Amino acid sequence: MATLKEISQIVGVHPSVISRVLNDDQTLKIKDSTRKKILQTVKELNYQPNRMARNLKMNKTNMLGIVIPDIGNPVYSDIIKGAESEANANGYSLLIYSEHNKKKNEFLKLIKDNHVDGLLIASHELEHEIILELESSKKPFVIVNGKHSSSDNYVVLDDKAAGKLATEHLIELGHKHITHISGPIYADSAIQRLQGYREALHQNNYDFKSANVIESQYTIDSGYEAMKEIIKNHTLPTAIFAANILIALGALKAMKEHEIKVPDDISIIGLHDTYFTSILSPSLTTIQMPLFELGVNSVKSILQNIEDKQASPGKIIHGASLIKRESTAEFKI
Amino acid sequence: MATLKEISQIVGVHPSVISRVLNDDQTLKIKDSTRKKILQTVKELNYQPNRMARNLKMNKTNMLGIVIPDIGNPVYSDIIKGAESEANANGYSLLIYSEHNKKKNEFLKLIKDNHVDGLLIASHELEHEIILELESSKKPFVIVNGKHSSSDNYVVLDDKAAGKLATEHLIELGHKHITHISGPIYADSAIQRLQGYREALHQNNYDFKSANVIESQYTIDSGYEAMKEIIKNHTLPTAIFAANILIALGALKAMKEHEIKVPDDISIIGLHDTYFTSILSPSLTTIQMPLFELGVNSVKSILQNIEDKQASPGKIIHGASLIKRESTAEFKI
DNA sequence: CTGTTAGCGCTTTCAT
DNA sequence: ATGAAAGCGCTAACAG
Repeated sequence: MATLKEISQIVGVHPSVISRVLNDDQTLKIKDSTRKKILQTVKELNYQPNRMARNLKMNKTNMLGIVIPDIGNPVYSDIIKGAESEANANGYSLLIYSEHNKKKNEFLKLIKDNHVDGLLIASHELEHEIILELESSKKPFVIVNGKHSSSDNYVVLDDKAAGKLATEHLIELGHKHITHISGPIYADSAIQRLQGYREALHQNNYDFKSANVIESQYTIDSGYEAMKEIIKNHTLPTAIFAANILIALGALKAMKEHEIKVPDDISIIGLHDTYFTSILSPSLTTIQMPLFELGVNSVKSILQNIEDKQASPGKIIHGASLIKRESTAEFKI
Repeated sequence: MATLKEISQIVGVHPSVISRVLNDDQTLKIKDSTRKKILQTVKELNYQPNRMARNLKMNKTNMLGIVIPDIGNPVYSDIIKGAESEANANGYSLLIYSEHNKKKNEFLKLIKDNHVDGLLIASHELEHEIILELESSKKPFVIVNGKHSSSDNYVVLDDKAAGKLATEHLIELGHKHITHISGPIYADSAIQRLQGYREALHQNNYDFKSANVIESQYTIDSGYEAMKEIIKNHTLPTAIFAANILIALGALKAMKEHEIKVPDDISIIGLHDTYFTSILSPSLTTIQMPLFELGVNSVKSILQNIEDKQASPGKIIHGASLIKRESTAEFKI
């Protein structure tokens, strides 16, 4: 790989001049002929500035990190796509840090050793001390898809509206007994979705019964267990609102095992739409969330923070929408 | 962030000594008392070596890149998990470069500007000149899940065995008319899988008919179109072998639209197993491939290359296995 | 047992 | 219109 020094020897000009030409230094006055010669040799030698040197000098890596629980989860891949697209558009690359299989909170190293210029954190289990450590690090961070009492740097979806929309859909179909399989209650998104469920019930003069809420993790296995519990312990509801796509899949699996027919015996709506929801049989009615935009906006927030040196306030990305498919149907006696 | 210099001032010793202590320099002779004092202050100040400085000095980033077509594709997320796990185990982090939405061949920049120490390339469309550029860069690379005539640096699955296994399964079930929806024929994996299909037919005294092979891309949409074509133009086969999970999903979608019942009207087996195959209705019979191991071994290859400065020869990761589910059934007249 | 020195490749301020 | 010099934080060879 060619270095500035080598180029400078060929062109017969000082390295610093080349640097200034390449970085479009406006204050630089230079003969058009030398500029041309420089540009030409740069092209000929296929020169690429050494990123490591530049990083050290500028104290900046032009990398953002995103911490996610599991890269296999389609929810995160959509967020990542948005984040990456916005990052790239601004000259940054995105380092994906999947917590799957890693020591807890190890991601802090990304910040401490200057691996990244800023961090998007889409992890559920954020402890208070971690927030403090992040804040003391002086590097920008933003909590994606969740809130935390100790920080105002967040970008979230309108989970409450989504929960309400899902529940209203089931109510409109005439369902009376609607069970919600919620996410883990330590996750803000789960709380908001549950809240939306409650609001929809309330506005339609339904009684809220805590027995109709089963807590689950955002995983297939946990959704499966939750649904089995519902089947075992309760009179079967006529409709299910699953707080997340993986929970919905797990619930479907349990229903299948117990030969419960969807939507004849029970309707189900899932939160988050993904590429295979329309291929399931029956196809799954979902609430589509603007995950890509969530990623985009999270990066926008953090870049603003990096440039202006001040955190932008919490943002909510609106835009939950119902995608009606086969898994929900009118309630018939 | 504390620097070596700061620590050295506190301890009252030269920066380089601290460096040597932290890097476990065996040739270093030092008083236990000073070593202790150093270690203690390092811990107290929560010192982390500055990665950018180290990178520049060592001419090494301890990052590997992996180039994939699309991060949303579950096939790649399994490969990534394996690659990341092996990379982390060796002190490397993995930069995921998803080509989705990027300019073609732009990933070469990762190598040229020293962003990564080596590159795993799991992209289908690798042109000859790109291989040449990669080779001239002198940085290690390995082609993952594909071969290329101009390079021996590859790690692949046993796609031929997988194609054979899938086809044999359908033959054993008594199917006579088995159509293969193949991957793009410029991809080595597609060629191998087709080859396996042919071998299985041949060994069972079936005639191979090229009309029974429909070429497709490794995408849902393309699988969908391929299946529609099969439905429209041909007498319907009794069994389908889809060269990839996404193709299988697309085919299922087309069948659903045309109210073709699986497995009553037609059996289907897909290649690659993923988290939702068992939840589909009917659940999908698949060939499970060792994608995680593919990732692991690709990283092993490249690390060996980085350390020994010489490429390890092409590797095949064996271990395709049949997962029998509901989508394939005995052929009945 | 510890200090000195040089330098990785780049950017930026100041001097000419 | 261009050159010189300093320095980012670290490591490694060599000196004492």
